[in-house]
Amino acid sequence: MNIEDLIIKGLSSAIEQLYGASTDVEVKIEKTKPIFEGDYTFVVFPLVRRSAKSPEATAQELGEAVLKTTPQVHQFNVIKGFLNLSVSPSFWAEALLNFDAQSNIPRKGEKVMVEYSSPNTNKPLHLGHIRNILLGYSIAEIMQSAGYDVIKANLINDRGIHICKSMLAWQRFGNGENPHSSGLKGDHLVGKYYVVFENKLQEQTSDDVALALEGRWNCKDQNIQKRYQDAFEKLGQAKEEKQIAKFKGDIKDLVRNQSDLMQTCQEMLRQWEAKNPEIIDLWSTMNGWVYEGFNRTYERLGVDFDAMYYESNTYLLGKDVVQEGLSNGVFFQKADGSVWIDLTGDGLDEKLVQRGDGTSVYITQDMGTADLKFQEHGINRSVYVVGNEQDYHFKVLFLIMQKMGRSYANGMYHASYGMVDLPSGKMKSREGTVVDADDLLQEMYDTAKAKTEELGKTEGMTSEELDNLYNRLSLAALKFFILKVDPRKRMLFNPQESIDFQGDTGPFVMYTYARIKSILRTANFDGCTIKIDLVLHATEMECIKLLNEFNGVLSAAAEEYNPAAICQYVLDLAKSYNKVYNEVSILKESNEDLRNMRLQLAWQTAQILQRSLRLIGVETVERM
RNA sequence: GACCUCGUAGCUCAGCUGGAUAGAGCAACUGCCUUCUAAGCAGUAGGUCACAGGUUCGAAUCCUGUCGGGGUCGCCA
Repeated sequence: MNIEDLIIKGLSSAIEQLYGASTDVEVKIEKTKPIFEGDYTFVVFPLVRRSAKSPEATAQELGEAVLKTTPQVHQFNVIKGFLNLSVSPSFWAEALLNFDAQSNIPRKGEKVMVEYSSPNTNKPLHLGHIRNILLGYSIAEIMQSAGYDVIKANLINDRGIHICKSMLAWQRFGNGENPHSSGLKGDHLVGKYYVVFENKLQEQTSDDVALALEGRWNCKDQNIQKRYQDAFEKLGQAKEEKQIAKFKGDIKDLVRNQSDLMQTCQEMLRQWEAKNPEIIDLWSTMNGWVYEGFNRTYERLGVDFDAMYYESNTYLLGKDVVQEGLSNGVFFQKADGSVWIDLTGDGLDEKLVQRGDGTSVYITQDMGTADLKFQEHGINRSVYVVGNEQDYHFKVLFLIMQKMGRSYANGMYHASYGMVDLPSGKMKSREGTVVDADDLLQEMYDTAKAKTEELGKTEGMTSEELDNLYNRLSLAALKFFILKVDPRKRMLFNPQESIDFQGDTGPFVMYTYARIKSILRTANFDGCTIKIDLVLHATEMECIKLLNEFNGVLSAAAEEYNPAAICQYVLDLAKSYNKVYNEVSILKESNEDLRNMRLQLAWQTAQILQRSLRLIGVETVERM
C-alpha cells in the first residue's frame, strides 16, 4: 500500500473514531503546497458539520487522532481548516530502500489497438503528422507499460483521387523521374508531382474560373451547368464572408472538375477501381516510393507499427454493415437509393452511410474497418489518434457502432488532438508555410550539434557516439516540446524559437540522467544496501516522494491517453533531483552509509528518468 | 444559423474530479564553477486567471450569458 492510501486509511479510521461512521464525506488528501510545512493535506471544512466544532479545532483533534492511527505520520500542523501532515523521515528512508524502479504494473489481460499516423500517400509528412505520430507512439508505449497489451496500427490512405493526381502529373510531366535518378526521397518525389498537378490545373483553369465567378461560364453538360447557375445565384445572395468563400470554392471546384486534367484523373481512378494492370502498376510503383520515404522518417523518429492497414484493401468494407443496418432498421434508405442513419434523437443530424450509387463514403469504410480490427485481433479497446477536426465524425461512428449493437463499441476512443499552429497561423500548403518533417528533423539535428559543440564537453567521443548524441538530443528536444502540452489543446510551434535545450526540455532531463550516470561510474556503483536511520535532506525526501508517485502517474496517463502527464512528471523529478545534486555531495561524503543512501537515490532516480523518457520515445545518453 | 472547443505573467505552457498566498520554463536582472558535467542551482521582477453574473464556508476550476480565437455541420477524406 502506498503512503497516500495509508494516510487516507488512517484518516478514515480517525474520523470514524471521533465522529462515527459515515459515507457522506469522501476522504481525500492532496499534496501540501511547498509554502506550507507538511507532505499531505486534508481539508476539514466538509467535516465541521459533523464535528460541530470550528475548523481549527476539528483539524487539531483530527491531527492528534491521526498520529495514533497512522504511525507513518509523525507530526502535523493546522492552518485554518487545513490539516497538514508530515510523514516521518524514517518512512522515506525505508521507502527508498524498498523502492524498485523496475517494478511493473500487473498485466491487465486487455488488448488495445492504437491507430496513429494514418497518412495519405500523395505528400510527405509534415509537422502536423509529427504531433500525431509522437502522440500515438507515446500513448501506445504508456498503455503497454500500464499493463495493456498494445497493437500499434497504421491505416494508410493509399488510394483515391489524391494519389491519381500525382500519378497523372508524373505520367505527363515526369519524364520517367524516380527516387534513384533524382536523388529525391520517394515521398517527396510523389509530393512534388502532386504540386505539379495542382499548378498545371491552376494554369489550365484560371481563365474559366475567372469567367465563372463573373457568371459567364458555360458548360455543355446540362446538369453541371444547372449546378453552376445555382451556386452562382447563392453567391450573389451570400452576405457573410465565410459563405461567400464557400460558394466561390464550390464554383471553382465545379469548373476545375470539368477540365481535361481532372476528367482524366477521374478516369484514372475508375481504371484503378477496374484494376487496369497498367494503372495498378504505376500506382504500386509510386506508392512504393512513398513507403520507402515514410519508413525512413518513421525510423528517424524512432516509431514503429505492428499492424498495417491499407485503404486499397479496406475501402470496400462496410457495405455488409450497411446491409445489416438496413435489415435491423438502424439505417433507412431514401428514394434515390442512398442509405442514412437518423441521429437527430441523439442531438446530431441525419448522416449518410452509403451513396445513392451504392459506393462507400468515409464512414462506411470506418464501420467496416472497425469490425475488421476487432475480428482480426480480438481487441478490447480501439484508440484512434486523429485531429480534433474529426470530433464529429468519430462521435457519429461510435454512436453508429453502438446502435448496431457492437459489443466493442464502448471500447472505442477518439484520442483527439489540437492543430499545430505556426506564428503565421495555420499551416497552409498553398502558401508554402508547411513545415516538412524531414527538414525539421535535419534542422533539429544541426541545432543539437551546434549547441553541443558550443559547450565543448564531448572530448574523446567517437564520431558514431557524437552522431548518436545529436540524434537523441534533437529528438528529445522536439518530442518533449510537442508532447508536454495537453494533447487536446492546439499548440504553437515557432521553428526558430520553439526548440530549446535549456529549461523545461527533453535535453534538460537527459542531462540530469547523464550527470547521475557520471557519478555512478565514478563510484563504481552496482547496488548496495542502505541503513534507514539516516538524516535525509528535505530535497531528498521530496525526490523519494516523487519516485513513489511514478506508477500512479503512469496509470493516470494511460487512462487519460495523455503523454503530457509523463512530461510534467519527469520534469518535476529532474528538477527535484537537480536540487539534491546541488545540495549534497555523494563522492565527497565520508560516511559510508550516507554515501550509499545517496547513491541508491541517484540510481533509482536515473532509472525512473529513463523509464519516463522512454514512454515519450526519448532515449538517454550516458554522457553529454 | 446550430453545435463543439479554447482564452492563466511580454512569450510558450502547467494547475481545471472546487480548497490556503495561482506555478514552471523562455526572455530581463542578481548571485553561484580550485567542490560529483553551469544543457545546472539559488534569487529579483512580472497576474483584476478574457469579461459579467450565479452556486458555495471557499471558484482559474462548476453553471449561465457576453466578447474573442479555432473547429465542425459534404453523396470530400
